[in-house]
Amino acid sequence: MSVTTLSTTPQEVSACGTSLVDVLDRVEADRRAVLLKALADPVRLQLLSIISAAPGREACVCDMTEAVQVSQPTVSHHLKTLVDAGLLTRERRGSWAWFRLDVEQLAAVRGFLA
Amino acid sequence: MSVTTLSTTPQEVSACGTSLVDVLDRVEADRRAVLLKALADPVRLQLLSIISAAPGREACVCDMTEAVQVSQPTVSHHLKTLVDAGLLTRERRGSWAWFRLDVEQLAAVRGFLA
DNA sequence: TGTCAATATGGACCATCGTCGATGTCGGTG
DNA sequence: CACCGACATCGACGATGGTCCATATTGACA
Repeated sequence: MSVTTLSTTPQEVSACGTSLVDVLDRVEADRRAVLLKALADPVRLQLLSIISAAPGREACVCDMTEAVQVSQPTVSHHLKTLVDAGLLTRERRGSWAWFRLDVEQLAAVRGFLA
Repeated sequence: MSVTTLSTTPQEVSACGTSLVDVLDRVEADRRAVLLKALADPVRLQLLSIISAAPGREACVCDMTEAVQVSQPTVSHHLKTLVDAGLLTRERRGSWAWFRLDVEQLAAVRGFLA
């Protein structure tokens, strides 16, 4: 979380003598929290690890329902959460739905955690 | 989220022909989710940004209660969450409580998101 | 067109989370 | 010792989240 990633707000000096240079504004904080919330679930981390480790960084749902200890609707729900957050993209191929990792979005998360 | 950060599980071949090399095991996924949940809140991101931008990467509570639009008990609660997750350390100096960023823990998060 | 397999959606339930006001605790200072 | 300021804790409340079962939808294929 470097200084350069933070928005500029008026400089102040507090009661205990510290000078506050910068505060992350609420709008940007909300945006980042949405991404982190999408990542902050063990099942979703497992799903991401499957996709990330698969050739081409993509996998179909049938692979994932077998590898994770939750029901198929729950897997589908988690995948939707990740797609909504922009961390995955969905593509239909015949009967199967394939999910691909958005590496730029994930890099953005790493970026604002620096 | 590179392959090297994932635990090894038996190799399989799924219905749609993909070979599953690795799945992140549930215990490790839970550990990582705890860290990400601690980060996944806009107010906590603001608090971290204040601490991270402050000289010495530390700040006292009085600085933060002024910069964030929630009550003092809520700030205290969020700081406790971050300390419990190991992302911050607390230190008492006279009347004031100072919080310091644990840069290694944050780097660990960036690490398993690679 | 009818059926089946793969995936998505809806509704319900319980647990967890974010927030607040009130109050407790601790340290400094008169 | 008494008081005051800084911070933590408690208890409560509404909101959100993860999970399931049941069911709808979609696409392939006979």
